[in-house]
Amino acid sequence: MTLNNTFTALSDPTRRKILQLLKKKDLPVNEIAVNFEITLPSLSHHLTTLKNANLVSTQRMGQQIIYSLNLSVFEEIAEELYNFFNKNKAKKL
Amino acid sequence: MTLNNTFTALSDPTRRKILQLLKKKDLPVNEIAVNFEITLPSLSHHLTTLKNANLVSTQRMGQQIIYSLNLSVFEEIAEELYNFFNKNKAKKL
DNA sequence: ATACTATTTAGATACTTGTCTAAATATCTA
DNA sequence: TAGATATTTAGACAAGTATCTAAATAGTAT
Repeated sequence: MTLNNTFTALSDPTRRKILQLLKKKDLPVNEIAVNFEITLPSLSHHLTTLKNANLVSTQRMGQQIIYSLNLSVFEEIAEELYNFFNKNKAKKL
Repeated sequence: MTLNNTFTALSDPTRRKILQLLKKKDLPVNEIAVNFEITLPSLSHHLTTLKNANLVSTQRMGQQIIYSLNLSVFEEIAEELYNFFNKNKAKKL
């Protein structure tokens, strides 16, 4: 299920920080890395999680792989979440 | 961090299904339970997670404990999420 | 081709989470 | 008070996740 991947991806502080960085501009892995104290393989693992959740996309530029936010997907998620909770107002028991 | 709890709570399908049920109406634990195949202690554990994330609240009615959605919190979250991704539009590298 | 830079994959380990059974707590009713 | 119902807590275990080091892959440059 897609929502699973999305929320799981968002439930980790490291990954949310990555997203915040990418919000400002697209970045290659090594520039993302300077913001964290974890190893490159660990970072790579988080990036894969974000990619599987379709929250980021990649593009090779020579030796580097540039990560960027999938903004359209985020809009969908926010909307989905909004609808999830605001359609069919809750009735008291 | 509060966002952690929120996304962690939302990242499990059982918990999302609980929220969907509570969206229709407030329910005691035993009525929530009939919708799942897990034991009561497991369900209770999920309910605690949702409560810690401030997504639901409880109220005792005799022997039963009635769970209900915290709708206002959901609106906040949806808004927060929307802002998280739509303020400061991403710039290309 | 060889060396160098950038990133990912593989395999191991520690931590976290979801589930269970058994026991405890709280309320109601006879 | 004793018994029944509703829910949570405690403790154990299996499965999932984050992290690491070492090795592999991909591209660039000499």
